[in-house]
Amino acid sequence: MPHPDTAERLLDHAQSLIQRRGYNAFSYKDLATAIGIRTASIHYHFPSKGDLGTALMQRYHAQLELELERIERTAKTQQQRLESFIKLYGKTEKQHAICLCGSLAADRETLSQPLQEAVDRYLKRSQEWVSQQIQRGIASGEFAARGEPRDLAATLISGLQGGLILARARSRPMLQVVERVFLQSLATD
Amino acid sequence: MPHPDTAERLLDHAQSLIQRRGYNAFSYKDLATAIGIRTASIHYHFPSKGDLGTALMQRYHAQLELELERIERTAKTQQQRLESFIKLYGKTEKQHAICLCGSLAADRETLSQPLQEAVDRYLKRSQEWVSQQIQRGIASGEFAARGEPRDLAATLISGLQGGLILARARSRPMLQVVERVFLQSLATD
DNA sequence: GTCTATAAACTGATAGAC
DNA sequence: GTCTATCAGTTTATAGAC
Repeated sequence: MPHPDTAERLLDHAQSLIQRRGYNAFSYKDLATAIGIRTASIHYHFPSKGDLGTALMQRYHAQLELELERIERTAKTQQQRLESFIKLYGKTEKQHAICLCGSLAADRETLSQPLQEAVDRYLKRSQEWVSQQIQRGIASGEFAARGEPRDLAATLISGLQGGLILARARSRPMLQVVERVFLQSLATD
Repeated sequence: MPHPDTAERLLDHAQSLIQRRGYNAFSYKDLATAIGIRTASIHYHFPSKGDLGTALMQRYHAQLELELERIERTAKTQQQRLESFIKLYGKTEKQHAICLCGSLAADRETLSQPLQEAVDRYLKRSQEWVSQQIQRGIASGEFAARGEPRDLAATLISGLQGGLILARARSRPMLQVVERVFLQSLATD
């Protein structure tokens, strides 16, 4: 079998298009052409575009949870965990893409309610995970407590989302810079 | 006269729609309905959608330059200047919108070349201005030199752009948080 | 400057055959 | 699961009258 099942391939292409062009700049026709079926066939897998978007965010979030588990399992220090988290965004930067979530969040008012909520949950979860890692680092003395962990976490997520947007517009890597500045603000000196 | 000229009104509505819904989610029909003319009439003012977008970025950038001049004229300390700069984004946050530039940058691959370049110039200019304020603050001893001014500036712009996206998705203010964390990283302690 | 009229292409979506 | 056929609505855009 040269290909995974059609639904997965549709999600793959849809995700790539949204991360490069935005939610309202891809169509069923784009997907149909890309994988070699007709637009009507896509409706068998995803009755509406909103359904496709929701399925996409569900998959994206599930992948995040797997990565977070892996990071908690493999990284030893809290700093390593944050670095591993930031590396997740690094893949996207190399593809000259932005976060699926950031792209959808930018077009927020055009999304169906369930899709909006899926985006919100992803960002909330990301922030809470980062916040927890910072808390632990402060508790163990690895990090300095220069602010509320949840505020620092929100600032990091913002920096990463915005960093991907800037990196592509300015044609130069941003995540390394964001990482350095952020970790410095946690350093014990 | 109850209204400014039609071209300006078209730009006003287009900007609002792009900042709330994204570049590919507004149409000439939306604008026509909003200001009470026909779609064909819009082409008199802006032959193509790309032309409208470019004119919009030109106006947006010109407004930025005016604001930067005002800030340099009125704010005394470098910290006050940075705070005033961040306040420019605060207006957008209150409207539950994102930066025009950030919205366009998110849909980057669908933009005409001139429009892409206009977006890039705006972000570059913003970063360079912030970088210069940080440099001055370091030179005068107002700020601690904990990193390259251009990196710190890029991090702030990223945080602001991403902060607007997060604020809307999470339904809570982000810019105040981003400001606090950022200024702390410049503090002399 | 704005209108009517019109165009060609695209949009997400449905019905029903295979 | 995928197809053909078809839909109604939308999109950006042009020609030419007023």
